[in-house]
Amino acid sequence: MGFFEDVYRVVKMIPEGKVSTYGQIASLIGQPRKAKIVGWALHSNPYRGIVPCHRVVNRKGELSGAFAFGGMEEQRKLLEAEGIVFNKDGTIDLEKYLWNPELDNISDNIFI
DNA sequence: TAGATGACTAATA
DNA sequence: CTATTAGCCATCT
Repeated sequence: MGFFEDVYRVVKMIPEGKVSTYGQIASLIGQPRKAKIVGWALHSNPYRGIVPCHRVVNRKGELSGAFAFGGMEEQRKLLEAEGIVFNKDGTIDLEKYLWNPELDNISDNIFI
């Protein structure tokens, strides 16, 4: 069981219409220092179609420039299709769309 | 083995 | 709000 597995597990739990950040995912796993490694996990082994990478954004609420499965436009369409509204700058309001794991009782489900 | 890189974040100015 | 600096750690060369 590796760090990557945990990352994918958490990302797959993100509900539609919500987004999460790398730091948040890392924190959920229990290792907030590895925010960057979360990015590596998604970049290195994206499990296309299985892990909703498009719901993971940085702390600015903007998508990372290196979106690797279809391009940023495809990602924006996916998020918009889920009800997320983009700002003029291409960012999203984390205050509004940030996923709150506490509501999903995730703490008990991470280590399945 | 060592140094550089990166889908990051927090602190500081 | 933005720009810069430092810390971080798995992976790459």
